[in-house]
Amino acid sequence: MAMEGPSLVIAAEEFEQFLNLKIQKATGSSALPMAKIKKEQLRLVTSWGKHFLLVFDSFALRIHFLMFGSYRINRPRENRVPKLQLRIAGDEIYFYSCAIKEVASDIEGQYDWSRDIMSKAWTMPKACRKIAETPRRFVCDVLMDQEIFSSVGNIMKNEILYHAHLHPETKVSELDVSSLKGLVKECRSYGKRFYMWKKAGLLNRNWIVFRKKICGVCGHRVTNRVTGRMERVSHYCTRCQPRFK
DNA sequence: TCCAATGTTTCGCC
DNA sequence: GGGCGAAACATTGG
Repeated sequence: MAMEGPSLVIAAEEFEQFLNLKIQKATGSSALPMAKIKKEQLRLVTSWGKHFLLVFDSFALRIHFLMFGSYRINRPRENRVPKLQLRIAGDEIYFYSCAIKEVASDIEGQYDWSRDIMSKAWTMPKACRKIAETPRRFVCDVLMDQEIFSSVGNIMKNEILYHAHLHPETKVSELDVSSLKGLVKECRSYGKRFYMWKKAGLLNRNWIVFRKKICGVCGHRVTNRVTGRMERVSHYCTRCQPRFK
């Protein structure tokens, strides 16, 4: 379901129809105070990075979709027990395979919104400064660091590195100021494109290297291998993304 | 049938 | 107590 940051922004928009409506029923396999949830009205739906936030008057629910999580509205999956199922105004919402936690309702104070590339509060200088603090790290690890680029997942990482023309195992110290700025800027702008493409159902066809056999731009064979300390797979084109600039 | 993979938390060891 | 790595969790498509 590709639940990286932009997908949660889309989900939050989809949930706007449920705002200020009462939860009529709350069930599911997750250990949550279902009786308490039932009495509440949904006051705010938003996201911070990969955290999907349902905010009620006296508490909030933080939903993380991890690798395989998904949600459905009025179309339950067959033979699947949802972690959480909510009935709101006759609609049924199902959350599957996700980690749900009760948190305080003052979510503004719980997150640094300037870190989320999908947030209005996101700032470029802050990201640049944070990256520069770890000169020995690989850019592939930096991009996946939720402390710096919350919202960015492995799909976005690979595509951002492509557009920034950077090899995944470029060290931060090897970046000059303009390529560092270019990388950070690309995160923000790719987030916006991801959002638009996903909404239009055009996400996969815009991937240039992620899970591709050949580079979508130059046709060169794509390299797929585990990179960085995080040991996540990177997909990259050695022709478009040479190791040194 | 098997295995990797859109990700994070928890546990145990130094 | 911090830092690190391994394991756990969970689902699906190739």
